[in-house]
Amino acid sequence: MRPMSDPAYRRMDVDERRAQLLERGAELFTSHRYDELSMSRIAAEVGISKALLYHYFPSKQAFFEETLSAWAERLRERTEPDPSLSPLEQLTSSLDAFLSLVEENSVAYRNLIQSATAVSEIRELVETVRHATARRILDGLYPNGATPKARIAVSGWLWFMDGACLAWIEHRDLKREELRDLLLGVLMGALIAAGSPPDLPQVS
Amino acid sequence: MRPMSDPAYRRMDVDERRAQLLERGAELFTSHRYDELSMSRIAAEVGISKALLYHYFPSKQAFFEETLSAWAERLRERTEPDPSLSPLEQLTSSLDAFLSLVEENSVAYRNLIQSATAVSEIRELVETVRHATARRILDGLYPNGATPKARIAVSGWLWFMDGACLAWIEHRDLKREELRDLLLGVLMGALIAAGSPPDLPQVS
DNA sequence: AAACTTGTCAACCGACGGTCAACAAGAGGA
DNA sequence: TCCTCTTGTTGACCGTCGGTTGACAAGTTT
Repeated sequence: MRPMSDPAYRRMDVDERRAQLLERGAELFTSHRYDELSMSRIAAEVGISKALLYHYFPSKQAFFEETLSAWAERLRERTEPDPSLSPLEQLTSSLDAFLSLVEENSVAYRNLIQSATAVSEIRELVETVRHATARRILDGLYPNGATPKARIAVSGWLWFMDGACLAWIEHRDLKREELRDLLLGVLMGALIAAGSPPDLPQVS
Repeated sequence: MRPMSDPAYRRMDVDERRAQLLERGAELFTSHRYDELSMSRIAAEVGISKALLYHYFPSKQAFFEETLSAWAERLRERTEPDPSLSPLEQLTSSLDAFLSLVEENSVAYRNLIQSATAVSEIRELVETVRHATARRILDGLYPNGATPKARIAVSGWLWFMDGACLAWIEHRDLKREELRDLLLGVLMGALIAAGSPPDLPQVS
């Protein structure tokens, strides 16, 4: 059937294979939406069988998450606030870091966000991140606790940010600093409208 | 096999059947998410075969859209602005109407929004609505044209509104008027932050 | 070279959205 | 009463999806 010198498949070390799958997976998931990629197609793209993919990862969702963990880690460390700064400065620099990351990887960002919002399992994950971010912001601005209005204002603002970022990378008719200032202004405006202006040095 | 007095199925008039499907479809789609409902299950729930469902509607998406068109129409007419009012008053009353509709049908609203973000076909539909709404608002506030920043501010604000509404109907710790004022304040804040405060009578 | 571990795959499963030829319910004419 | 014809209706099917399984084969050990 098959010449002996041409084995049916190439055997790889587990770690090596795993690394290969994660790397190719990251490429694929950042250039295509989650629901555009079937496990069969990913497997075919890598040159293995679908069953082998499932041997290394328990589900498509788990593969997606592991594939993105490096990316998520990069995001987390770049937006980690410097505790020596004031809350407002922390927010500004985190926001700046976030926006520049988005700007550098806009295609990947859009695909990730759309993948993330496109699948219900992933949506819960995003919801969790949003929740944690909201808490980080609220804790930073209101160490003594926030009102319900302020909470709604902040979580609404996070949606605003997603929408604005998507519009931004689509039209690209705004500089990053302008968008950052717009976002900051909106957050402040939202908190003022919520009747809970944060205790901050004046924003001139 | 089967007694003659017990026909295999009941034959219905086309319009009657269609109306039945739309009615039951509206019930199902407002009480479950889009991706939770398979066409087979809908058919079984109504008591017909899946093929018959496809005889009346060309696709699941089309069925979903037609099913919701009555709802969408209700929304449209209730938020139709009264042209005799000032732009700000138009916005206020439309917003009030929208929020009360959401309040009355909170489960349906949540399912719709979640369906909308969960399914790409539906997301495009919602995107279209958002776009149209943004244009309506921008045309009302800036008859002579709006800046890119103002456009981003408004479309971001629409995301804010959805996020805030979801948080609102989840926690219900805010009165509708409070949320309405918060939303209005945020919109104004966003437009001011965008450097394009609308030409309106002063908001005291 | 035989035994053993384990990386790998073809074949399969149930469920999905969607299609199609063919059956049968029921109205009209004889 | 029977026959016919229209058309509402269906069971069986397709390709693809995410996910599973039993068995083969590559590589290692003795």
